[in-house]
Amino acid sequence: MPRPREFCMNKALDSAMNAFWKNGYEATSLFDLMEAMDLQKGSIYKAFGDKHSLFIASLEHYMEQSHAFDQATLENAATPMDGIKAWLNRDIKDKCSDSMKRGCLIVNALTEMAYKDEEVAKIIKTHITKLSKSLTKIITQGQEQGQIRTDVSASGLAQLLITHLFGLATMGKAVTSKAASLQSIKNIITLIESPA
Amino acid sequence: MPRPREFCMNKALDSAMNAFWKNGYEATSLFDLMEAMDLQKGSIYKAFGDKHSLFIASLEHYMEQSHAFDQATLENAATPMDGIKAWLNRDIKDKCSDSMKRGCLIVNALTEMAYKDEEVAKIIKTHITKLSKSLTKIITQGQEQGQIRTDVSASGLAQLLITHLFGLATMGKAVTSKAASLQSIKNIITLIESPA
DNA sequence: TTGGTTATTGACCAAATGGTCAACAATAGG
DNA sequence: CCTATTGTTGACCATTTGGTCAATAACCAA
Repeated sequence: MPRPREFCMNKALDSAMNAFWKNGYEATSLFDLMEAMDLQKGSIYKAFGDKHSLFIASLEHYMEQSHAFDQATLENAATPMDGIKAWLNRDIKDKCSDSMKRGCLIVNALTEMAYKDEEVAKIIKTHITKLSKSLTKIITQGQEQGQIRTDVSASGLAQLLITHLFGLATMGKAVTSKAASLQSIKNIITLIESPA
Repeated sequence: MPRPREFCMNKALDSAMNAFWKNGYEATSLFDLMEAMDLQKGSIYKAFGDKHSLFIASLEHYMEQSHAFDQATLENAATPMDGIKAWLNRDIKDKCSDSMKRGCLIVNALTEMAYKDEEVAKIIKTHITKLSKSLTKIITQGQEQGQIRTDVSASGLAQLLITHLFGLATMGKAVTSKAASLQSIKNIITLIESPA
C-alpha cells in the first residue's frame, strides 16, 4: 500500500560514495550530493538520514566492494606471491589513475576525519584488521613455501604492505604517476622476496 | 611613520599552521583561525591575505621547518644508515603521537586538496623532490659502504621510504599506535639492509 | 473506487561561512 | 604638536551551509 521508492538505493549510494570519494566529507555539500544522486534533499534525508549517516553508509559500501575484491584477488592465485602481486597491482590501478586522482576513500576519510570522528575511526580500524589478517595468512603461506623472507614476521610484512599502499594512494594524488606507483610496487616485492 | 604591527608574524603563522594541521583546510574556519592566532579578522586579512593565502603560507612554514629537520638529521649522523634510522624515528615521534593524532600537514594537504588545488600540488611536489634527492644521496652512500642492499636503486629506495612514512602518518591517525609505527620502522630498515 | 501509507517536492529556516570596510588608533618624522 | 601612514577593530554583508516540514503524489490492498 505504501508509495514505492522511485530510485535504486544502491545506485544512489554508489553516487554518494563517488562524490565523497572525489571531494571529501566537508567539501561535498548537500547540493553536490543532490546533483550526484539525482535526488531532492528530502528524499536523501528520508532514505539515508543526515549527511554524516550518508557518509558512513558510503564508507561501508566502499569497504564491502573493497573487501570482496581483496578476497577474490588474494585467493584466486596460483601461489601466495602471485596473489600478493595481483592484489597490489590491481589496487594501484584502481586508485591511482592519472586522470581521476581521488586516491582511496578509506585513506581520505582516515586523514580528514578519523581523529575527531570515533565512528569513522572504528569502522576503518575493523576493516583494516580484517585485511591485515587475510594478508598475514597468505604471507605465512608464502614464507612456508620459501617465496617470502622470514626475518620479518608475516604480520609485520602485512602491516608494511598496507602502510605502503596507503602511502601510494596519497602520493598518487599529486606527486607520483601511475607508472611510478607500479614501479614502487615492483620494488617492494623485491624487498619482501626471499633472498636468492 | 606608520603604525607598527602589534603581533609577531612568525608566531601568528605558527598558530595558523597548527590549526590547519589539526583540522584541515575546509574544517578550519576563519573564526577558528582568529582564536588560534589571537587576532581579529581584519588583521589576518591585512597581514596574510585571504584564507587560502594563509594556508599556503602555513604550508610553506611547515616545510621550512621540516626541511631544516631533515637536513640536520640526515647529515649529522655517523653513518648513512644511522642517519636514515634517526630520520625515520624522529619523524614518527613528531607526527604519530598517540595523544595528538594530527599526522603530517603535507600528507593532510595532499589528501584533502592537492587534486583540485594546483598551487598546493606544486609546492608539495617540489618539497618532496628535494627530500627525495637528499635521501637518494645518503642511500647511495650507504650502498657504496655496503650497508644497504643494491638490487633496488637508491632513488627507488628513497621513494619507498617516503611513501612508507606517508602511509604511517595516515595509519597513525586512528589505526596504529606510536609503538606499532616504531616497530614498522624497524621492519622497513631490516628490509633495506644489505643481506648478511 | 477508496483509504492508508509512504515518497517526493520545494519552500523555508537559522546558523555559519568567507570576506569587506569605514571609523578609529598608534606610531614616527617634520 | 601635527600629520601622513599604516594597524586594529567590529559592525556589516551576501552566500552557502545542513536541515525541516507541510503539501502533494503515487502506489496497493480491500
